[in-house]
Amino acid sequence: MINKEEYRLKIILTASKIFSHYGFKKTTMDEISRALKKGKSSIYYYFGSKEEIFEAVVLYEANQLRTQLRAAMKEVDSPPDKLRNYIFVRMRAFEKLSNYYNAVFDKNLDHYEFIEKIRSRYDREELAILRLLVFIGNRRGIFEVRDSEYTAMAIQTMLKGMEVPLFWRKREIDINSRLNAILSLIFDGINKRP
Amino acid sequence: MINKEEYRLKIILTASKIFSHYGFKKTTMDEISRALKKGKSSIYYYFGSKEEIFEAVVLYEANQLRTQLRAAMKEVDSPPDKLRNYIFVRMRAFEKLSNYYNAVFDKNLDHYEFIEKIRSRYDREELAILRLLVFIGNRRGIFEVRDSEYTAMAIQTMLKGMEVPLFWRKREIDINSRLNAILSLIFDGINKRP
DNA sequence: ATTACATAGACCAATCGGGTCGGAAATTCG
DNA sequence: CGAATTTCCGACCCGATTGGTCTATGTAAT
Repeated sequence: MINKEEYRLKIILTASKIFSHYGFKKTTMDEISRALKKGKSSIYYYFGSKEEIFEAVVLYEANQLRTQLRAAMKEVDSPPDKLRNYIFVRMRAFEKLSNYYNAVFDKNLDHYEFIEKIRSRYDREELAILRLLVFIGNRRGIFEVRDSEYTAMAIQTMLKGMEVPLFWRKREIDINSRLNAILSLIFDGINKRP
Repeated sequence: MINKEEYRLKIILTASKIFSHYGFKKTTMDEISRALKKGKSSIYYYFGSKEEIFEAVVLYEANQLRTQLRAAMKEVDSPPDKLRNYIFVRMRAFEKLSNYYNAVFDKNLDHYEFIEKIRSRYDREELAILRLLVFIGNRRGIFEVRDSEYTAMAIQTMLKGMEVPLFWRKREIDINSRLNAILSLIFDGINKRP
């Protein structure tokens, strides 16, 4: 509480829980302030609006995801393993984020751009990771692709494709099986064939 | 849809899902009707109010619970086992119901009586079951209690006591350990000592 | 055609909820 | 200590939301 920034984080952490449970719209500022044991107007001292809090929460979660991804990739060495881990963690984490997305898309398409704004930054980052991965795998003779850039983009497209049903339908089918299917597809199409 | 009663059930089932997720207050009639793919006003043809739906849902869940309890008790024969199963199932089921309770107590104590009204009916029923259980155990020489009635009431009080933290704090500590503690307490206080 | 059932769109009144404002505490500084 | 600054909040505003109504329309049965 000493530091203003610290308290912002506390708000983010608290709001995150409520948002992930009730979604953006159904979460009230009153609830957040109640959970913080502060007056509602006090929160406006730290954040300009409810949306600003939401944005900070999503940003925070995204950073968390990045950290997890880095760790998961460091865990293994070979490019295929790295890719596998990457996709796994990414999908798992997205289950959580999907709550927020769900909330935003709750009959309120207005916020689409706002989410997209946050995402585009991470899309670029992700693309770089994938590109490097493919490139290295290629150089090591494990993969065999003509253009790392476009292959990375293709993989990313697939990944994005996997997200969609996550926030339209709730766990329609087992995620694992989809995951493995995607993985085997990527690898079978990417692995050097003897 | 042929039968009016059937459609009421469909509404109950649908509303149940939404209520259990968002709670009473945060669930809107619009949502329910949207989930049913019907106009909002159509629902009022089957139910008089949102509260009436909620009441029906809670009633329905309570009946489900009763069925589960019967089954669990039929599973075993000895009174201690029956009691153990009874408490186990009851607590487990209450985790689900707690959502509703949570919702109602959400800074809106007005509805307390309404919930209590539904519960009192089941309280009496529960008491009868417990009384019989204690009585039989007693007669078989497994338990040793003076008054079945009051012992049953005491057990029921304990059970109620276990519910409270369920909807004040979310799973504050592991439920199982509390459960076992309660069970061992009841038995050690009730079992015939040699 | 008439009746009874079933549905929904438009509408209403009340409440809700995000956000503001002025000022009170609390804390820091001089 | 007092003044300045930071932090907090009760009360209020006002547009949006929402539970609920009313009337009109469709439709199946008699």
